[in-house]
Amino acid sequence: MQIRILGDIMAEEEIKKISLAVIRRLPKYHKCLGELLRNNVEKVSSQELGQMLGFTASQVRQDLNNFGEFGQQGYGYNVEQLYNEVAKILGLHTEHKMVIIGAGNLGQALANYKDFESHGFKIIAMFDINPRLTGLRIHGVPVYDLEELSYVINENNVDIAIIAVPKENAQQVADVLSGTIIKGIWNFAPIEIKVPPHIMVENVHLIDSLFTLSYKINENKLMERLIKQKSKRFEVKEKIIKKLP
Amino acid sequence: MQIRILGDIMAEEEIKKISLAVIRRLPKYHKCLGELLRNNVEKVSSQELGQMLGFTASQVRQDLNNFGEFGQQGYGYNVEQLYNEVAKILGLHTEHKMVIIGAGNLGQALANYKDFESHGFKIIAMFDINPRLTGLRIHGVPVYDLEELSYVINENNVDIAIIAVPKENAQQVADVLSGTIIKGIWNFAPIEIKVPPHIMVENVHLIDSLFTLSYKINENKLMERLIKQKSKRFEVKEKIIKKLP
DNA sequence: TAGATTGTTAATCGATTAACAATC
DNA sequence: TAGATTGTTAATCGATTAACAATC
Repeated sequence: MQIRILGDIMAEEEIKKISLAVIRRLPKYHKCLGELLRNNVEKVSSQELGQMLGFTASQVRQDLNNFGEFGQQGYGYNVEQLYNEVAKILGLHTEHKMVIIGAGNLGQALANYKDFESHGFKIIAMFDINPRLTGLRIHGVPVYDLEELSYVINENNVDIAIIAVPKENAQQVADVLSGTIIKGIWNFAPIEIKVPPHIMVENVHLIDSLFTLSYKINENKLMERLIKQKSKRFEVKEKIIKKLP
Repeated sequence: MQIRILGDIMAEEEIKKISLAVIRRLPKYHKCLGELLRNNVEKVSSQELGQMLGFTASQVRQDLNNFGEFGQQGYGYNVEQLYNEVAKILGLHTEHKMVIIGAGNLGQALANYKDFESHGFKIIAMFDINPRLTGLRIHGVPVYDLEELSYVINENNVDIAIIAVPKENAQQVADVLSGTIIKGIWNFAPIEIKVPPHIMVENVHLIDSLFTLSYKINENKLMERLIKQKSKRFEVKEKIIKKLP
């Protein structure tokens, strides 16, 4: 009986969701391990791996232990094994078929990105409403009319759709995608699209990223001004306090 | 004397750095306030603003109070005023001149992004080593030989450089940029570039983003497997425990 | 075996949320 | 004035770091 209860507790504990912070570090591990592997490095300690990535050894061990026990006391981690485990965690063990909606500059640029295919993400089609584009092949990828989106996705077991249309049309496209077998949307339109909960969304909001850079550039000046302002306010308060008793 | 000490303490407190989490929310506030402004909404409460963005009212107030006291008790925030304040915080009150290094598909796509210019980020030049591109104008932006990079930046008061070259050449470009008056680098190459500390860097690592999406798609299956694994391990431990006294 | 390094628990740190006095 | 909502302090929650027993 005691054991049943313990089991239930464990199951509950296990279901605790992995935090996005951890997830976003996984690609870094994957890349670093890939480089070590290519350099024929056989083993790596949490200490070393952390050093290369700017993480603490503790964090590396905590991160990895969310997914299993991949290391060996007194030895460290086998690079090849860990690389494969991380790849599996990231879902890179299966091929992914992708389509791009929007064959404009961004869509074309993405269609030409060699890195995707080399990691098992294959772009099989693009879609556009512009009749001057449909029928063409861009970087080897056929461009279809948007009308055919659902059909092509469902026929070809496409699991990822890339939204590269203007923000005005993004939700419309998302709605069509919601009726297909798609599992994830990589959204480059600067809006928050609404989709059913079984479809995962990852946003690339470039303008947000640029604004963040702008903030960083501006930060020093901003803080100087802020301190001046606050100390002025502080002086005023001082005066008020002095006038009391 | 008492007051001097208090002042010092305050100054110290103020210098505490704003966390990246806060900074990355600022563009969201900016966008939302911009929409409200366009809809002629005059005032907004932290409650309402939070609701629209999926933040708590508390978080909205905490975030904004990092930078000043923009609201009014019993009223809320004036939309126009707050919009302008957030814009100032993000450094959008001054024009930014940008150059793109790498006139390939990505560089061209970025050169054609209307959103940048409409927010005060003006792309004045592109650079490439390909002699078939240099001398051309792409989406109205002149393409120069990479040799001229430093000169053009320094002559035109360019403050942001966009790296859109293959990863093999990214550090080289970053090194050249480090010798110019540039203040920030928006890096699209999938490596961590090294630059002097006065130059701010914002990375857009697309492959990391795609891998994160892949993880999300894969997560459910992954967790199921994980729970099975762990409960199996747990059963083994149970047996061992049972064998003891 | 001794040394190394893991997996994991405990302590610390930081960010988010709640509460409430101040005040418009 | 009464009601509303801020700015800010305190409580909570979650993520990171430290510590250490387990074990290769």
